Amino acid sequence: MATLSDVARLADVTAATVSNVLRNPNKVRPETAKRVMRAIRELGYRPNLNARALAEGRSSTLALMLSSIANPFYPEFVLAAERAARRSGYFLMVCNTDDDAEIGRAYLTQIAGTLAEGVLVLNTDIAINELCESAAVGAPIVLSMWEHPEQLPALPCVAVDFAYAGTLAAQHLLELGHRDIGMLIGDGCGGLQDARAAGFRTVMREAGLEPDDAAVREIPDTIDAGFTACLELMSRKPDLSALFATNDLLAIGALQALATLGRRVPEDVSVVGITDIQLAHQVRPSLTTVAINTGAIAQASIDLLIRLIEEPDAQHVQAITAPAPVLVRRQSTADHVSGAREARG
Amino acid sequence: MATLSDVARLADVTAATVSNVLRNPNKVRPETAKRVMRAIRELGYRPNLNARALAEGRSSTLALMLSSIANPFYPEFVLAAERAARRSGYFLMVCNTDDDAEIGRAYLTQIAGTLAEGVLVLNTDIAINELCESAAVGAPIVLSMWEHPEQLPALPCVAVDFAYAGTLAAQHLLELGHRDIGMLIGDGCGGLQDARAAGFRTVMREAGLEPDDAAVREIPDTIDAGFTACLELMSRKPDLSALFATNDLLAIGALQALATLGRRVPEDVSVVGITDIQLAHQVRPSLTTVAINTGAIAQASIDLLIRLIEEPDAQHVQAITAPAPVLVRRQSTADHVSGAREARG
DNA sequence: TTGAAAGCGCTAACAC
DNA sequence: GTGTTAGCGCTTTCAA
Repeated sequence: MATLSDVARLADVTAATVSNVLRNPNKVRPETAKRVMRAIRELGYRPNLNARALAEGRSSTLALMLSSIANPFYPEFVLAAERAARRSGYFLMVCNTDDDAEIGRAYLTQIAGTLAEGVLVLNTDIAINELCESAAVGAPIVLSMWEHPEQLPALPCVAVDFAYAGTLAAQHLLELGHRDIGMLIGDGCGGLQDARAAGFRTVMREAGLEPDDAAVREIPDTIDAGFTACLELMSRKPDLSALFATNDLLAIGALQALATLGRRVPEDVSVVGITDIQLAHQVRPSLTTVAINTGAIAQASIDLLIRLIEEPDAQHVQAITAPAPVLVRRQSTADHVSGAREARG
Repeated sequence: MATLSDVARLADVTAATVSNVLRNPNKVRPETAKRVMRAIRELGYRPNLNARALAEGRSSTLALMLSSIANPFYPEFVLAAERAARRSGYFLMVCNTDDDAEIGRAYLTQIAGTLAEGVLVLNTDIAINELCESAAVGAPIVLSMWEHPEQLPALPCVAVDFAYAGTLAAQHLLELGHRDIGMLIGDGCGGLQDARAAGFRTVMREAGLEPDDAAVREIPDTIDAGFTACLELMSRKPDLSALFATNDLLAIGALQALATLGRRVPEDVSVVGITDIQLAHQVRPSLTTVAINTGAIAQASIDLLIRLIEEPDAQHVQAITAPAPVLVRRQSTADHVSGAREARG
């Protein structure tokens, strides 16, 4: 690879001038610039970004830590995050911790503050206080997709009002006349999605409906787990007329299970999820869900991180709350039609 | 961030010694090492990887260029690629070109040879000869998931025998007694998936079946496109007893469409895809498909790239062929049961 | 076993 | 406008 001084030599100028041609073109005579550009092209010169980072004291790189990109939720987030980063002139390194806290720690200590100027953390197994320590010694850290707006972490974060999402799901099912509702509660590596469940339960209680623990399953956050749990739940409680899942993956698994069981959706059973991943509108019946607007969250998270990096002295907000979730009604929910058990309606 | 010399000062040694403690521990007296380690801990020192890269002349980073991580095929590839890279001591930068050749070019010229020591390219819109030019001036490039083993590019590549995959799909459907078979041919940004289609057609012809152009759709490589195309195809050619898709996404879209149409799978219509993405076993009915072993391909690709980087003078193989694809039989295919049109069987 | 010194490729004052 | 110089944080001979 050709270097700056190679170019300088060929163009018969000094390295500083070449650097200026690239970064402060107005500071150099057009004639000279032209000569330099020709040399650059001739040699196929590319600025060494490592050297530049070292000299400038900034790498223009951000890191995004997540448990496993194989979870269908993440790709959409990553895409939006990378766009946001790119728009602001940053690269984005995606770091899969592979559901292994050790790998996460290794990434953190290796790249935070050296390769990356800041890191965005999506639910991982690493404890908050570890993250704080890292942020103190190295680069700023932003927690994204924080599930508990009422209980903020000691780190800047982008919080999502998942309790409200659960609320919307509950209201929707109640309005449709459902009373016997099963729950699938996801357990990602960030912990149980209990804010979503709590929001749901609150609305149910306000409607005078006590939650039936036998109709609740706490399971890993995957389609397969949703499938299995739904199969089992419906055989145990065949009277359920609706299912609430804290996550679209679980809901989609449930959809598959109901099809397997010959229960029609939404005629026999309604299903509602949370998140609105791409798959939600691609399955049939398409999934009614509460959209959190993943793209907006990703962008807000990146923007917050960049602000932390570029204005380290400013008094910063500790938490941003993402736009309120919104119910997206599709094909998987419908009015409850009275069956044998509830002939009176 | 503390630097090497900060540590050196605190431990009352010189920077070289600190460096040795970290990289050649045997070269330094245990006693000194202990003192240095304490200073490192005390200051929360982390080696600046940019500086190290500059000094060593190697960044230990690989780049992976793909069109959009939102395509459900990629996450599995990325996960395996990152694991392989990590095992060999490399970081992996994932670069979404967002289906935009300009962004791809920008990434390539910016990071190849400077931030990244090599780049793995998955079907993008960038022309091969552009890639060659880049490889000539900068870092090695490996093409992964190459679809045409019989016609190799001027770049090292990992080829997948997709024609054979098509062959397997055709044989499977023929053995089940299917004769009227529709085709959904995907058109990713790397171009039409015609090797897969060609393999399929060859087997059909050998069986004396001439392909019916009216039963073929060339469409974008998405679930939605597969859905729409299948809807339209089945209304135009209701006698089709099976569908072959060059890609699982299309096949899954077709599955949804058939459900919508009230056509049972596999009783009325069989469906077979290619790739075996995760979703293939998560949908119901689960998808019969030809598995290409994405993980193995990703790993082989990374390994080849690393070999190219670390042994630049060696005489290198220009192409690796991935393990042969394998039929994975699931629920979406079954014997053809004679209908009205083919009462004789 | 440790230190001194040069250099990786670039940027940014500052001087000419 | 352009060149000179120093320095970013690290590794790596080579001496001591």
